[in-house]
This record gives sequence, structure tokens and C-alpha cells, in this order.
Amino acid sequence: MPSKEISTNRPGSGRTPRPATRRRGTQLEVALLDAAWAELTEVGYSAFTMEGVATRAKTSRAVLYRRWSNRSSLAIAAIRRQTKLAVVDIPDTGTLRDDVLALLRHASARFGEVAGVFSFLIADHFNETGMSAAVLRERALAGEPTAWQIVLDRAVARGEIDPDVLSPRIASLPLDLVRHDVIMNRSSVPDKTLVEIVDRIFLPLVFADRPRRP
Amino acid sequence: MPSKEISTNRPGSGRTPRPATRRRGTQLEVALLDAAWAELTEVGYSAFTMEGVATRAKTSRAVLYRRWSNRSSLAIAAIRRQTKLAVVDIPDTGTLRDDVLALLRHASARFGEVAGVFSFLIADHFNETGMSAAVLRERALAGEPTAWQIVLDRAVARGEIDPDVLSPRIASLPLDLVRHDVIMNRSSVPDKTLVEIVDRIFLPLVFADRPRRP
DNA sequence: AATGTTAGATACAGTTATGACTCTTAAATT
DNA sequence: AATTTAAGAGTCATAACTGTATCTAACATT
Repeated sequence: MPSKEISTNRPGSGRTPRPATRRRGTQLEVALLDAAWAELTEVGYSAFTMEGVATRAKTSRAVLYRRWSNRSSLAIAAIRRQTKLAVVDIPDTGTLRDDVLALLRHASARFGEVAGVFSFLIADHFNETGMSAAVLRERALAGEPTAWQIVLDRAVARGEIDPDVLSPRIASLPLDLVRHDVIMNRSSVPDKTLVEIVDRIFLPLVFADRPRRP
Repeated sequence: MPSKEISTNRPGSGRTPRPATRRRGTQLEVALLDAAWAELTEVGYSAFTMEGVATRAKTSRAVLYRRWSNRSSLAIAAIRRQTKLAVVDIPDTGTLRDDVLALLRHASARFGEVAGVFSFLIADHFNETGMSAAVLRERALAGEPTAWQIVLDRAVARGEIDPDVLSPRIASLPLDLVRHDVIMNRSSVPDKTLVEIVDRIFLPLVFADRPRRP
């Protein structure tokens, strides 16, 4: 059977009509990471394979292995890239409440999209490396002040809130709750819930010692 | 090579000194489920295999397959058993704060179990069924009032808190935050954090309209 | 004591992914 | 134009797990 079609093996002339172009360098790497991200969001980490990514990216596994030695590295790289890409335009409505709500709505919608990726947060990689979702998040956001932080800073600058009552835990509370909700329900958070988080939990804590806003 | 050691294959006389006892019936089944639970909490669902469970239980896969046809059935059975077993003894210190703290400490200490169960909930099985962790949790707790609910009810009965300010979201807030923390950090929650959640977030919200406690 | 059930060991075929390796050739570099 | 790099196609050995099956001896039942 090895004598079948001897040396008609020339690529381009064989049964597989290969595209005449080859991606290189950054262009290729971006394509690979995008494919990896798409794979992650669609099939989840548990079914995330080098083979699947290679197929989707229309390349071979070798190209992937040259850059990432295993699937968890690739997954992390894809997540990193995606979090960098996801630039939020920062709301500036003039009130803390509306700024915060705008960001939560955005976060909820976005978390909802990538809910499948959260499977990654639990999976084997963290068992091996001892890394956690929190660590990954910190690294991904390293340096850059988040939109969230900027919105809070502005509220402090306006004199709307007292920086002393804004402990890190209270500051991150709304986003934490939205994230928790998404993880538990595997879907974006109803707007009613977002409003409740802001009006019944976050703002009362932030304005605890002050008279209520007008 | 098949003629090597013909018929010295008698178990008990071979190279493997097998234990002379055999578990049966309920005793065996309990051992299997315990092994499955241990495996689930330690390696997570993505690395949860019939083979791993069998090895841990010191039995063969056939014994597992006779009872559960695949790993998700086995995982579900193990989780079911555990949720039945895990009876929390309900603290009754006389104050809401200490009761709540006791329950949070208990929940935090069992973080590994949370992580194990979550790794299952989030894995592929649920991608297909569309079920969410929140739904499954409700089902698991169906009927039975939780220790958490009982503690809150007692505080209401003592007149310590006003049932009207205790919306479902605020009521579940401390547990939600602990769960979120466990998921994000893959470890138990520092006691300092638990105290902060109770004293800086939960109690201020619950006692919002009242004078501070003595 | 005889009989039936089944735990537990072992083997096997089939599937899927890994990771290393060829080889040709498109694209970049010189 | 000549040379170097590496994309992309493909092969192969290895490993892990699945699900089924076979066999024996330890237990329960009679």
C-alpha cells in the first residue's frame, strides 16, 4: 500500500488544496491565540485540545508546540491576550451610582459571553501549578489601573465618597458579586440584580456614615 | 512470550499479595463512594477517572462499572452521598455575629469540597444539560432548611434583626462571598477576611437602620 | 457441605490526545 | 539570486482511559 501514489505527495498538488499563503510572526501568533480563545469559549477547557485549536487555526499542532509546550500554557496565553484586548470605555456620568452600574452591566454581559472559560478556573492546571484564578486575574491586569478603579477614584475626587470607608473588599464587592452570580448561573446577570447590588449593598456601605444622597 | 509463567497465575500465589478479605454490599459501596469523593475533591472532575477511583478504592474498574455506567454518574452518586453526610451542627452562641462567623469558618474549612464539586458542575456534563451550579445547589438542598437559614431565623426571633431588611440577597451575601473567595483563590479563606465580611459588610447592612450594637 | 454470587485481578480492543519527528516549500533575510 | 527560517502537512510511538470480558476465589445463602 505504500506504493500508492508515490511522490505525488507534493503539497499543493495532493488531495489537500493548501492555501498558497503562510502566516508568519505576529500575524500567525494572533491567529493562533484567537483560535484558542474561540475554542475555549465554545467547547470549554475540558474539551480544549491542541488538535482542536490547530484545526480551527488551519495549521498543524507542531506550530502550536513551537510556542506553547502544553495546552494549559496555550489557554493561559489566550486568556491573557483576550483580557488585554477587552478595553472597556470608561463611563463618566457624573455620579458614582451610574458609573458603577454602567460598568457592572458591561461586566455582566462580558462575563456571560465567556462563562465557558470559567471551567478553566477549576481545572487541572491550577492543581499542578498551584496558581489560582485570583492570581491569574492579577497578572492579567498587572500595572494597568482598571476601569473600575478609575471610576472609584473619580468619585473620591468629586468628594462623593470617603476614601477611608472604601476598603479594598468593599471596593471590589460589586464585581465580586457579579462574577459569583455568573459562575453560579452560567449566564449574564439580570439588570434587576445589578441594580440591587448597587443600591442595596454597595452604596449603603459606601455612604454608611453620611446622609443619603439627594 | 505467552509461555512465560504458564498458569502460575493463581491469585494469592502470584506476585501480588492480595488482601484476604473482600468487601461486599453496602460496605463496599460506601468505600467506593468515599474513594470517588476523595478523588473528586483532590484531583478535580477533569482528572476524575474510573481508573483513579478504582485504584484508590483498591478494587478493579469492573466493580465500579457494575454500579455506575460512567464517571458522571459516579461523581453524582458521590456528591449525593456527601451532601447527605455533611450535617453541620448548628451554632447557637446567642448572637448573630458569632453564629454567622462559626458557619463561615466551617464553610471555609471545607473549601476543597467546594472546589471539587465545582469542577464537576462546570465541566462538560453541564455544558450539555444547561444546568447551572445554582440550580443544582437548590435541588441538593431541596426541602431541608439550611443551617444558615436557621441561624438567621433565630436572630429574627430574638429580635436581633429586622426581617424586612434581610432581603434574600443580603441574607446570602456572606456565604456568596466566601464561596467566591474559595473559587478564586483555591484555598480556605483567612479568618481575617471572614471577620471583615461579617463586621464590615454583613452586619452594617443588616443593622443599617438601627443604632450600632453595644 | 454444596451452591450461587460477585469482588477483584487481569487482559484486550478501541479511542483520543500527546509530543517528537520528518519533509516540502513559502516567505523573510542576506 | 542565494540562503535561512519556519509554516504547514504528515507520520509515529507512547500514554491514558474506556468499556467489555474472562477467570478465580472469597463470601453469602441454602
